[in-house]
Amino acid sequence: MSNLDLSPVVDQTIRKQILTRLMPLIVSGKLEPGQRLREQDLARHLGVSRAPLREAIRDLVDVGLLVSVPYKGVHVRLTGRKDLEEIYSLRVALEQLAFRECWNKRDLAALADLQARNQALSDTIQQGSDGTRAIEQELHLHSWCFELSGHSLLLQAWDRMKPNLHLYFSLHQHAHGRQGPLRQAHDAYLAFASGDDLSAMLSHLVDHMRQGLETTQKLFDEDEAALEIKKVPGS
Amino acid sequence: MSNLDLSPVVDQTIRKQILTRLMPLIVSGKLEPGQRLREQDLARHLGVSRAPLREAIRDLVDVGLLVSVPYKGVHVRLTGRKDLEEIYSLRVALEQLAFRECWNKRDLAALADLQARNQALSDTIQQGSDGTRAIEQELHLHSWCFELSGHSLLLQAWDRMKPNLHLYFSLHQHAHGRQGPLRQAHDAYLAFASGDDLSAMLSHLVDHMRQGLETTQKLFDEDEAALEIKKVPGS
DNA sequence: TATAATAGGATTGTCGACAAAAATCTTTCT
DNA sequence: AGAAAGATTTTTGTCGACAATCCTATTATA
Repeated sequence: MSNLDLSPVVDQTIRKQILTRLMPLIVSGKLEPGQRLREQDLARHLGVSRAPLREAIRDLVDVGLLVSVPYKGVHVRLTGRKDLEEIYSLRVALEQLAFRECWNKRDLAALADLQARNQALSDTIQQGSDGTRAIEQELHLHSWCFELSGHSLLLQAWDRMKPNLHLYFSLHQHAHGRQGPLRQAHDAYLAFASGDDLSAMLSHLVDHMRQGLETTQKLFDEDEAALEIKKVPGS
Repeated sequence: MSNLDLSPVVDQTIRKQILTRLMPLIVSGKLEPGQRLREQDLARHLGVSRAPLREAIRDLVDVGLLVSVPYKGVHVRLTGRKDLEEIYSLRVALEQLAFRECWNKRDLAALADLQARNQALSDTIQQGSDGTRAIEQELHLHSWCFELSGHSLLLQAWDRMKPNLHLYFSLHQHAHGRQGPLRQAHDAYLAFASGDDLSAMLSHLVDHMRQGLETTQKLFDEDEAALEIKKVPGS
């Protein structure tokens, strides 16, 4: 049921086509942080005019994947320990709110859905081939509470945060061996989310996130200079 | 020090000029919720082309003040009890996080700044003339913790929320007499924010917000139909 | 050599026009 | 009268070109 994600025949608008081509390049780390993007070159290279490209770029700037420096150009966001901490602290707050809001809406169908998402994640990890897919499914697992909450503003905030998490996960995956998320890491998450103790779930979230944060932070313990100090290349 | 907000000589880009003209019209309620905006008419009326207008509109859609219905047009966001509850629940979560993050950064200068903001609010309320100004200063008071936190993501989320709060405050102000925020309402807020007990502050926030929420909700207890049911007018 | 003026390049902002898609209105036929 | 087909309008998306702004590198001058 969640496996038939056949890619749509074709995106209608050029702006969305550009988005679906650029987004994976960035969140997967193929365009490395700090990489500068020239509007004209990109437009020529993609065979489109600047108008839809500019709009797509603005979309990416809005979610924070790209940084626009006025009159200098746009570049892929620089990563660093501080950004990571900000993302995680905000993420804890948002996901805690999501669980508060969805707690009483959990019915059998919702719980089955949650378990299915976890199963899909486990399977992908087990077979261990596609790292990007594992990341997507971890994010999809965590999307559960936001979607169930029915809180549109909250879901919107989460959707803005997701691509940034994806980027950090990818960077971590590239740096260290391609261990995706740990298989066991989400068992407790699932148990608490299915259980009856909301405040236990809320405090588990803090631990769960801290663990994820510390794991990802190792990225910066080693090659801090390589990623954080790097300035926007001149050309 | 905070009183010399002399409006800049002139906004450079047309897009920002449009923003600074449209934003007040919306958040003040002069463009009533559901009001439809026609791109061409607006462009002609403002004497600009569609390009910068479209970008300005996108900005307003991003913060949630405008709603864009594909192939039907954009209109001022419809207000309702559910939206209000979403805004407030998210606001509590964000402001709690802000206080957690800024708690240890409060020094004498910061506390003086907080008090100054509260004083400015009180003065404006006392003289009772300019309702919009009182709203702006209440928002400015609450911005304190976000700015002090140094948490850029959090500040960004707050900046997106602010205009929506402004709109609801304005609607409430128009509906009932022009009592702005109550003068006493923020005394406790200030005391807790300056105090030593973080968890006391956090729980006060819940109460403070609930009070604000309930006050504003009265807006919908009376003329629910008038505001919520109203559909986008045909012309 | 150091500083200031200047020329060049890059990027953003803006414009007017056109094409495509969807919705709405009008007409026509049964 | 009701429904289907077509025409009109509105909105959106797209394009190419130009102007304005800012940054940068070069050159000229003291």
